[in-house]
Amino acid sequence: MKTEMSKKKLYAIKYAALRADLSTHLVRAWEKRHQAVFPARTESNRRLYSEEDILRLQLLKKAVDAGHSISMVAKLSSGELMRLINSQPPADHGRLSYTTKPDEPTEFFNLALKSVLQLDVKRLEYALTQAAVHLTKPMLISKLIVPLCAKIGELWRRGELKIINEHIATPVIRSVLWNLLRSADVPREAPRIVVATPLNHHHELGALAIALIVRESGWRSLYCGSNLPANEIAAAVKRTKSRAVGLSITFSLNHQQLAEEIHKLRGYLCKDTAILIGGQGAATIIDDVKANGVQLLKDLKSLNSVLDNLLISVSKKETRKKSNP
Amino acid sequence: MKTEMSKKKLYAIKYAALRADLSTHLVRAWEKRHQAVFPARTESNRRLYSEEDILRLQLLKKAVDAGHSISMVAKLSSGELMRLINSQPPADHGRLSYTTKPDEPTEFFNLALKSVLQLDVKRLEYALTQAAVHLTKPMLISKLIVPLCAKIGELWRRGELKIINEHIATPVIRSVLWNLLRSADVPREAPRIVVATPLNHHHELGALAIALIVRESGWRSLYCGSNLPANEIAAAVKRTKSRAVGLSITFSLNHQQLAEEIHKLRGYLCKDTAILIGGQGAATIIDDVKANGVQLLKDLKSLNSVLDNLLISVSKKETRKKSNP
DNA sequence: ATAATCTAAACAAATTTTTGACAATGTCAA
DNA sequence: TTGACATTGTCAAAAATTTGTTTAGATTAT
Repeated sequence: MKTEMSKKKLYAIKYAALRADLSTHLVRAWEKRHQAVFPARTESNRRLYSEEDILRLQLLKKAVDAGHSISMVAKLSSGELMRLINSQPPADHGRLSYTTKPDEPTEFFNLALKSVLQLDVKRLEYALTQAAVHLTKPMLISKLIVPLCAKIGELWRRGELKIINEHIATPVIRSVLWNLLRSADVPREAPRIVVATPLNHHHELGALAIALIVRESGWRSLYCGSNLPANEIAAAVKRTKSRAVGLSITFSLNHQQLAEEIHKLRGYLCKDTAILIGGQGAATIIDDVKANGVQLLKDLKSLNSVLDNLLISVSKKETRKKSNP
Repeated sequence: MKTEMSKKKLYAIKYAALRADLSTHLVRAWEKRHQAVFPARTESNRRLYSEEDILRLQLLKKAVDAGHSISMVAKLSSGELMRLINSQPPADHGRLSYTTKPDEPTEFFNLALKSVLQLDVKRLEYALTQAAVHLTKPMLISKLIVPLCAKIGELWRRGELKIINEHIATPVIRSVLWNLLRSADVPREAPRIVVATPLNHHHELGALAIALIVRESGWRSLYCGSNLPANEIAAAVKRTKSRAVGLSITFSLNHQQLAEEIHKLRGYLCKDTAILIGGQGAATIIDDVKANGVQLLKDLKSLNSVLDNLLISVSKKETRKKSNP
């Protein structure tokens, strides 16, 4: 280590303590009791602090101010200290304002994206779970999950990311969405909708997001997973007496087959049953399908209004039926 | 040897309570009265909270704020807590008989199967999570999950069950397996294995089971999901310096393509890297592939012995390398 | 000489732990 | 409804530990 004959500037303890806003006594105590820093020494045994040492003291001071005890953080590396402090924004005004801090979705987004790039499943899971705790469901979907998936897709198309990254991220995101979906409780008599992905479409996240949003707005969604042929979708609709079908499409490798599936589905279902198609690939659907009694969802937001309209039209029909038996 | 480099950051109760917006008194009370968390201890008996502990406290706080009593939620897993948050008190479950010993896997099996047949997601989830609580992991896999999947497949072939039933069950089972997988903790320096499903194979459950068993026996599994091309699998192996690849195969629609994929994968990987193939469809692999340095897993039990042999052969090689530089 | 630094020890304040108690609230049977 | 009983959050006390500060005496830098 001593190979580096440093021309680095070294400072006395008074200056180091001043920079870190600590007393010299405390700096010495941290060193003696916790080996918090390892300053060099002069021949006469005086401590000499490098710029790195000072940074470390500043980080320790910040961590302690954030509520940590010195014994817990003294042995962390400077990098870990940085992360510790950055991940928990410092409560400058009073330490109890911690609970009232507005959680920035972007913060979760950045952490999550970094974790995906580094194949760090554990950290990705941590970021998403934290976000799920601190954000509302709509915020979580619209500000974190959707942008994250979009960003991953974009990076993949630009070649800055391998398929493996997306494959690592998918189960984690899916798990979070599934947990959220299962946590939403809706009354038994709520209108039902079957959510799935058409034959040969395997990306589930969009469908899960649809199921979640739909459930959030009072519908009872039956999530049927991916790659479901039209006749099975129709069977599920019939079996559960659902009023609508939600499909998610990402990439349409085979436009023709997709069109056929939707056409078949439309044929199986009664005319009242709405077919909603969302997802990134929804816009690429050929016109033939569009005309076929299918509603395209521009985004998840539009889903809500479509659902509302559906409910209205359904209740109108029921009223008509009632008043004219 | 448990050479776990416990690099985990640990925090004092003050900080943990601050993060969860609880008083230190209450945190201690929850632990004493309900075993809500299990913090580590210092030599001087002070509590040490990990990031997971803190997350758990946050979830518990949220659940209590949502109206649940601490005694009801204290023993739930983090996944279950997430589900509980924002949700109303659980509705009527088809209950398991608490009088008989709940260690009977068949009881869980029957309830689960009935739930699948009736498309009752909620009850299926209940049965599986209860089973996950009361059974050991190997028992859960071998006596419940595997038989359940097998039974579903059999009923489907006999036409007594529609694809939709299987599609309803899959996300639930997958979620349970995923939660179990994520809850297992393995040392950082454990040997690694990449688990996935080959190109055009979309059934994840087998792969998840493999990942779970593998992790159970001390390996560090990177779960990469389904439908992964050979070059991406190889990239993951290289990136994580894994010593083995685990693949799960259910139905082989296209034997030729599967053989090609495995052949390509064998080519990408160095000779030392083992390729393990399991799943219901593993037996149908054509001989050409078998000869190609691929290990077939007759059942999940055989997986363990294969893994052990792998470790032995690896350590032998390392010894040889050392003694003969 | 004066100010700064060093080590070591002591001190006071803060924090933590355990035990136990208390009131408010919920539960459940009579 | 009432009353017994359990649950829950809060608090207190006492002992132990941690932490920040202070003191004391010796040494060093300017």
